[in-house]
Amino acid sequence: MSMFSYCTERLHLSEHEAFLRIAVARAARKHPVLLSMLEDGRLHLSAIAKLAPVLTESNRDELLTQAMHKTKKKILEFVAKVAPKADDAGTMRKLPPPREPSKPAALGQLRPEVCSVAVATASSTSDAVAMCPAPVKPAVVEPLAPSRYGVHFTASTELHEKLERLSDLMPGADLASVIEAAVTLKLERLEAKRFGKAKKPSKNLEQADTSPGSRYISAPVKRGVYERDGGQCTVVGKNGRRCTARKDLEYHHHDPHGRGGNRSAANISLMCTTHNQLLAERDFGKGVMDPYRRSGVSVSEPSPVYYVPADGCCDLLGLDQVGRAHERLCLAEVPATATSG
DNA sequence: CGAGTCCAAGCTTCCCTCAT
DNA sequence: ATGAGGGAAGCTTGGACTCG
Repeated sequence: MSMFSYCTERLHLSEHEAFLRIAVARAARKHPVLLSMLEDGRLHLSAIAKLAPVLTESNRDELLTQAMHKTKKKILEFVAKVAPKADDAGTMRKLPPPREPSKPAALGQLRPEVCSVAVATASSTSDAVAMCPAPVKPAVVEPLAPSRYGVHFTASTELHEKLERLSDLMPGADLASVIEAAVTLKLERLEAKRFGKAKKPSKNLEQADTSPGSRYISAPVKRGVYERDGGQCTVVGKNGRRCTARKDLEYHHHDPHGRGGNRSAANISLMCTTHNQLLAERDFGKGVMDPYRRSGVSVSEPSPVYYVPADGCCDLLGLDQVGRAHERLCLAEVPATATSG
C-alpha cells in the first residue's frame, strides 16, 4: 500500500489532505526543522508544500526565516524569486508518478544471510521483503564465455515454487530454458502492450483510429511509431547526435492531447522519460514541471549506460537549469561501449 | 486465442468554496 | 483576508474486457 493510499483509505483523508501531508513529510525528511516550525505555527502546511520544491541546504535558513508567519501568497513570491517560472504556462503532460517508495526491494537484491530466514518464515513475498533490511547484494550477471552468461540471484520461496511448477510443465527443459521461456513470454506481452507489437497485426496504420477524442493510442499507431523511430528516443542534439536511450520510452504527443492534439503517428514520437520531461519543461515551464521530480523518484532516471552526452542539448531545448535528471543525462560519464546511434 | 480497446489506479495540479 | 479542504482535470501504465 502506498503512502497516498494509506492516507486516503485508512486515515480517510481527502486526496488533497493526503497530498499536503505527504509533501510536508517528504520535505521534513530532508529538513527536519520544518516539523518544529509547523508545530509552533511559524509555518503552515500550504507554505511548506510550496517551499519544499525550492528548499535546499544552502538556502534553507534564509528562506525559512523569510517565510515565517507569511501568507501563502507571500510564500509564492519567495518561491518565484528562487525558482522563476517560464512565461509559457498551461496544461501539461504529466510523467509517470513515483512508485519507488511503495515498491519493495527486489528479492534478488536482499542480503542472503539475513533474508534466508525471513523468506522462509514469511507468509508472502511482501512480508519477506518487509522483514529484510536495505538491499546489499544486487543480482550478478557474469560473462562466462562468448554468448554465455552466468546469472546469480536470491529467489524467494514463491519464485522457487513457481519455477518448479513450470519445470513440471516443461519436461526435459533445464532451468535456463524454463526461465528463458517465461521471460520470452513476458517480453512478448509487454512489447505487445507497450509498443503494439503483434505476430499477426489485424490493422495497419491507415486503418487506425487517430481522432483526437480519445487519449488512447491505437496499437497500429504504437507499432508504426516504434518501427519508424527504431525503438529509440528521437531527440537530436545541436551536434546532430541522437539520444541513444532505448529504455523508459514513452509516446510523446507533439501537440498534447490536453490541447486537442490527435493520436496519429505524425503527432507522436518515441521519447525517453528524461527528454519527454524536458520538452514538457520547455512547453509548460520549469516551475510547473519541477514538482514532478522533486521527490527524486518521480522520474525514472535513465542509466548513463544508455546515453551519450548530448552537447548543446540544453541549448537545443532552450533551458538553462533543467534539474537533476537532465544534469545526469548531460554530465554522465559514457562507458567505452556506448556509442552514438 | 491473440489483438485491440477501455478504464481504474496512482499522484499532483488548479480553481473554487468553506471555516475561521 | 487567509489557509484548509473539495472536486475536477491531467497523464501514463497495466489489468480487465471485448472482438474477430
